[in-house]
Amino acid sequence: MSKERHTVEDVAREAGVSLMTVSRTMNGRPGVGEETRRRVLEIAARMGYRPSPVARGLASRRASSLGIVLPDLANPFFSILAKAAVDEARGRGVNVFIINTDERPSLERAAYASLREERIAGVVVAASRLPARHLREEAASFDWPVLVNSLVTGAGIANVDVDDEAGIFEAVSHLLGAGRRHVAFVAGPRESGSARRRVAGYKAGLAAGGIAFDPELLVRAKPDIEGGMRSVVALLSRERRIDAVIAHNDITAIGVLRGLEAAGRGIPSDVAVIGVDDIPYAALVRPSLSTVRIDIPELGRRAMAALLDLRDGKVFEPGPCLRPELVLRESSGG
Amino acid sequence: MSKERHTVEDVAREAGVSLMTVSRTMNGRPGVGEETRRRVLEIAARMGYRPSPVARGLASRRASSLGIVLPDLANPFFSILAKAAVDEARGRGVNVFIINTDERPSLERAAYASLREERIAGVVVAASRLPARHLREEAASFDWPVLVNSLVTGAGIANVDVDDEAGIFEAVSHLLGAGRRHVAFVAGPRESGSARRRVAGYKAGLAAGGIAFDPELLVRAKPDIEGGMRSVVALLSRERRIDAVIAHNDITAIGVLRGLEAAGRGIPSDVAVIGVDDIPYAALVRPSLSTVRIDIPELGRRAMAALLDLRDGKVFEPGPCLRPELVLRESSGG
DNA sequence: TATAATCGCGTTAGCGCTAACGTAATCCTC
DNA sequence: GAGGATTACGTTAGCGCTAACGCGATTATA
Repeated sequence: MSKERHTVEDVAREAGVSLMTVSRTMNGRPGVGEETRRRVLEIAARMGYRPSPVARGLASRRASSLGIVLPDLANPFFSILAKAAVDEARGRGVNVFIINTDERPSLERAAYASLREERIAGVVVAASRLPARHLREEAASFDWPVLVNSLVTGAGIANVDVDDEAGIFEAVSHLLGAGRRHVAFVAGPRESGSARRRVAGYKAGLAAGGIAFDPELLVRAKPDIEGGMRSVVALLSRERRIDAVIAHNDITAIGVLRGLEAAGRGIPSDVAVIGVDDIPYAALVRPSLSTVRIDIPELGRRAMAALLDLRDGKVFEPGPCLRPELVLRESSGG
Repeated sequence: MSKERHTVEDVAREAGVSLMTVSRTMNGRPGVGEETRRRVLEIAARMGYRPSPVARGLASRRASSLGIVLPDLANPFFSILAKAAVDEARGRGVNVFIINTDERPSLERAAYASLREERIAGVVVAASRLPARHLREEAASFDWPVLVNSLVTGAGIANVDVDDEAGIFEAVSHLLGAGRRHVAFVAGPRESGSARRRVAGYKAGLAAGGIAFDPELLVRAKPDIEGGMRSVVALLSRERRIDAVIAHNDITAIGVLRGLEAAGRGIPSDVAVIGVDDIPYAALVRPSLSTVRIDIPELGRRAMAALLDLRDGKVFEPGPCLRPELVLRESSGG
């Protein structure tokens, strides 16, 4: 009605009930009769009353907002993930703090500290860059931790995962089936769960194809375009016969594409390249990038849905891993 | 020291002063002697005391966090902008709520309501999609509104802008100079300040080149890849002789690229294409995209710096517009 | 029918901090 | 050297909400 902000007290007075009855009603908690509840709700709506999340956070020691922590907002994978997650939360009336850690473990820890100070009780942690021990510790400091693509599990931790290993396995198998014999792998950060699983898939794929794993063909790179470019230099200095590269993700793979071009290698004639994620730009770069497709919005939605369910006291059922899918484009000679 | 969370009271007791002296000290407010201040600070640090932003927000009616509102987090322009802005804020110890409005005015208004409920006093609004009247109203509801690329100005509003008009003017001039005669323009959302200024630059460029503005060659599109693709269909149905297209931004331009390919037009042989922003993928698509380059991180930093300065009581000096720069690549036949 | 359990609500006491005002001491100023 | 201004604190009263407990009335349980 008026422009003023109302408080519980206003509503209580208007409805002729106590503060707690209004509080209980607004929070959907038991202890209010059906008719009273309806009346309070109606009056609150009419007055335009909206509970103050700040006061609520202080009194209950628990903020209504949630958090999402991710390593690189400039990577479309994460920005699309975040967008989907935030949309899911908004659908349920919840605000989300997005925190970008810039791939730096120290900033990731600062992020958790900061979320705790804000009394945020639930977080989605996408692709943590923290060692398992530390991540488990940090996760335990929240009421509802949801870890996306992490190896850290445990009681009280919800995990939402992609079957990374299967995805890379398929990519390797495809390349070997197409006659490639020197398949290199540009791995992601050592502490990343996805990175580990993808490496495992790489090794498994090689083994299944009867090719011995050669440590010289495995390099680690910062997961961005720059890192991908640099990794090519490292790889070619070790083994000139490389005829295929699988990268940790698409932006790294795009860097690999550029690095190979700079080195004068033809794609896919000399070297095939496959990425992971299928960010929108994978289909648009030259040559178009073959990739292990992940349904990014679905992943974001699932993670946030898990978090919201936990918050609402529902039990979390892990559900099946998201299955990635090999998408063949020019870069693999598909 | 201990794992417990301390409160002002603990620190006050330890330092033998009152609550307010601690409060004033922690907020850097006057009214505390030099020596007392030092001692309180030292004790607080030793105890690991960190003021609760929630309690502070409630008591002072003003949250310590800030907000940034943007239309599409999946557009690299905005995710890079947000990343830079958030980095700038983190450097000064401030958390930021990122809110994605999905290009929908209704969600944008909901975003402001939500920020107000959280008692957030300062916002960076990037590329608002609200009509001027509404945006001005919303901006006025915050203590420190910073508008990026908006036409809305006024007392108490800080503006951080790109010289969009000059950028597009240069692009048009280049195309006309290269002999193109039917330069179309794919404009952004009607309410966007950038969109209007870019259209103005387009018309000015045509005029300067002695070409009459043809309304048939101006279409509006949702500023994403999909929108860009669709706009090509609309344009070609109106005027088959089009030999150049300038798009509102790079992702739209990338859509235009695909749309033209689908229509069997050669780029740049038949049609030249120029975008705006120079997102990282502009250089990587096929053909590589000519664009009006904007220093996105700088824009984000400036906006957040302006906001932080306002918050700290400094006066805001607009400073010069960010100058965009024409970057010629394959798509314009450069 | 006595007893307990439940329901529907109210009262009280904070959550951790700051705004606003109070006060005693010191400092000018003419 | 009286009166006003200034400095350096302290005290009080909330901010708007919820946890925890209280209490009478109704409904199961034995």
